[in-house]
Amino acid sequence: MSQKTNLLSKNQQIILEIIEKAKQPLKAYSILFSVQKKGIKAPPQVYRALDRLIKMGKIHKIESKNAFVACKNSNCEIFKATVFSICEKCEKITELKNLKLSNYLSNFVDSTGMKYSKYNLEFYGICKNCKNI
Amino acid sequence: MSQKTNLLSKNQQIILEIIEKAKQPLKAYSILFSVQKKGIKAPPQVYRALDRLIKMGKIHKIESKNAFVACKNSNCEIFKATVFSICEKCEKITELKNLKLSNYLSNFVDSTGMKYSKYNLEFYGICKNCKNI
DNA sequence: TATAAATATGTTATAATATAACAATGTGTA
DNA sequence: TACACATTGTTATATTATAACATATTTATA
Repeated sequence: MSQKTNLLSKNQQIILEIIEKAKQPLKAYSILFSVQKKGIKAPPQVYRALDRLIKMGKIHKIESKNAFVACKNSNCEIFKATVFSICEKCEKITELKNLKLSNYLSNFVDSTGMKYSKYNLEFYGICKNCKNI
Repeated sequence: MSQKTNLLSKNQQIILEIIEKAKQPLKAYSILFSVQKKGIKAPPQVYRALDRLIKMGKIHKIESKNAFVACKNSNCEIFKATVFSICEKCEKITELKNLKLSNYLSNFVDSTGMKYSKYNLEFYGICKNCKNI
């Protein structure tokens, strides 16, 4: 199974599946724990799969949480440009897809004229659910 | 010295000074190394000072780099809302201050109606300098 | 000024996150 | 086949961060 065919390798499949099933972003070592029964025993195996899944746009890393989440966009074309909503109370994390915001950020040019091919935005607040408690 | 007077404690002063002098964001353990001659010997001393400096808005953490940088805004009122430019070639990191962008993000409301009190945006690209090489 | 509360410090140990380095195996294709 | 290359398995270790507890300092106020 090569990168060129765009298919996933065995470890990549196993790890992607676990991340997709999870309702919340997963930490690398919690993934490691879950996949030990499937023969993946050591951190490098997990981190290598994570790195490749990120490069393919299948998953994203929530930098401020060191956690990994599946990309909800079927085609995963926006893996270079992510926006997350993080509830500071319940820790619920959601990937936001707001076209206007994405366009705004993708087209942003700073005062030096520098443009950006990639960005990661992490928003913090209290979600609707938590507000109503 | 209390928090209320807005003065910094000894360790906080030492660590802020080093971060302010640096031309690049510093890692916690490189800060630790630099301050060992001043009697700060253990990680918790550094991390505690960093945490408090962040809460005061004196410094920010670049989440994707695990590095700390001084806030360039004299009054440090925007510590809850940061935007960084990261050059993927030379790794130069700059805090951006674009009022339009800040306002846009501060006032952003997502599709659930959730508003955000805080955000961190990290932009990646190739800086002007690196582009001209 | 005595004293309680809060803040800050020092210290040891350890947890959590991530990578280096190298050997072995599998896969695609010339 | 045989080569290049991606993937895997494995051990060890590097890097980043916190827990837990004892002590000291500062501050407010009784």
